[in-house]
Amino acid sequence: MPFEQTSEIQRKMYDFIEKYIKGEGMPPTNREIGRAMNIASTGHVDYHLSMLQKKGWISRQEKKSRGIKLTRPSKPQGVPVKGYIAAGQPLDIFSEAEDTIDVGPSLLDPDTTYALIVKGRSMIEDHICDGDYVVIKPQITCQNGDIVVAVHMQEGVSGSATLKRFFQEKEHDRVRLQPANSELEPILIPKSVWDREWQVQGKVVAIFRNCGNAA
Amino acid sequence: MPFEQTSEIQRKMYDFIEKYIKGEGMPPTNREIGRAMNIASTGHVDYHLSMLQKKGWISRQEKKSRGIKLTRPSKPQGVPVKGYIAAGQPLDIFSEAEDTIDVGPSLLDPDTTYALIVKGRSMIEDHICDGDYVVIKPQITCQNGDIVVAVHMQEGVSGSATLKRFFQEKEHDRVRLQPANSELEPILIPKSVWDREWQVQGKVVAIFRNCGNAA
DNA sequence: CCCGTACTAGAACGGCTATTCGAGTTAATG
DNA sequence: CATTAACTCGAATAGCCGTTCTAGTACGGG
Repeated sequence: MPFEQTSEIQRKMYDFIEKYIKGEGMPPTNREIGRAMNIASTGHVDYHLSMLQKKGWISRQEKKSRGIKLTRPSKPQGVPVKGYIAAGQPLDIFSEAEDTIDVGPSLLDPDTTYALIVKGRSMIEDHICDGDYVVIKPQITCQNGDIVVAVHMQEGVSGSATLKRFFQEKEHDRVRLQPANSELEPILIPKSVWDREWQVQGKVVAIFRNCGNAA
Repeated sequence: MPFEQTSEIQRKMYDFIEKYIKGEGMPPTNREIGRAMNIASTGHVDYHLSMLQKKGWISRQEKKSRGIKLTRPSKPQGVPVKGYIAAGQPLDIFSEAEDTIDVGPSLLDPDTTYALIVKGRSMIEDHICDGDYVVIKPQITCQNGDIVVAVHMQEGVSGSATLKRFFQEKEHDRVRLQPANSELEPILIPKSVWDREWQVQGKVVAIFRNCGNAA
């Protein structure tokens, strides 16, 4: 195995630590690790922990009992729900935060990621429904086909935002904001106007739908 | 102060423990608590911890270093992903857990709630896609129209599960498991067979879709 | 004044913890 | 074969940890 230098046992050890923290609410002691992994010697555990530390998987606080921290915490964080996003006509830009939802570990940057509540059915054919939460990762660039939050800046006004698929149509020198609803027409914006008046605020990285919890 | 019997210092101690856990990722030791609160004696700390425990604020694991847990954790919990659920043909019953996803605070009972990964497109018209996570709240009863996990028990075999809308058709004395895909036929089960061979395992309370996080 | 409750200090104990050291194994490389 | 890297064990050490014990202070009621 001449490429990545983290052995099987170290990976398993990391997994155990991760699970232990999740289950017990605190990191395990070296001895507990050894017991769980059938390692007879505490020095042995220390050795592998040093390796994990050197490779950057964990950090340790010297001499402190249970002094292990995961450097890539998989802990998912809540993201704030910033308001509503129009999937139909551009809606007034989202109002203030009112709640948070929790998203999976695949979504990073809990500091900047946020969520919006979808209004309307214009993305229905992409199976994004009225009332769904869309999780937005802020970015100003995007690729063709991405589902994005597009903001229309109008003179001085704070702007209005809409949820659409983004397509750059070079042959027509324009941007197409495409709803996923055959009853609706795309928004076509000449490139010159786009640069002045529009901006991509972020792209959709996840969708969350609450189906009701009532008995 | 003749009403609630938790003294100032104990309240402060609880706050410190809460903050310490938040900051350090593990509970503090008794001595660390003492240092932080200007308490000279470890026995003294132990005394107040016993009080907190007796009053139900914390729980402790005997003799275990940092063995303090908050009994009213404010943190929302993740739910385990138990495997795959067929939205088309009934699939072998879900395999073992492999991951967890985190869901919003609106979903309670993190102990019993779990998630499944949808396979197939039979619920596509309800905007549940292949690869979506469905969050399941276990319950054996459900109402007409609920989207449920229906398990088919066959002699001795562990069973197979499928995701469908549930309808009790009294006029035909049968149960209809209705896919949300006009190309597919419902599963019709006479009431007598239903009771013997089928069981509702839970209903869908939320849906989560990961749209990819790539740049 | 006595008594109970709440709190504080200090010391001591046995067990647990992290860390280090010396020594050994295995497998791959040159 | 010698060397190296990765891994394993057992033992030892110094210090940390939870817990318990004795002793004390302050306060409020009876």
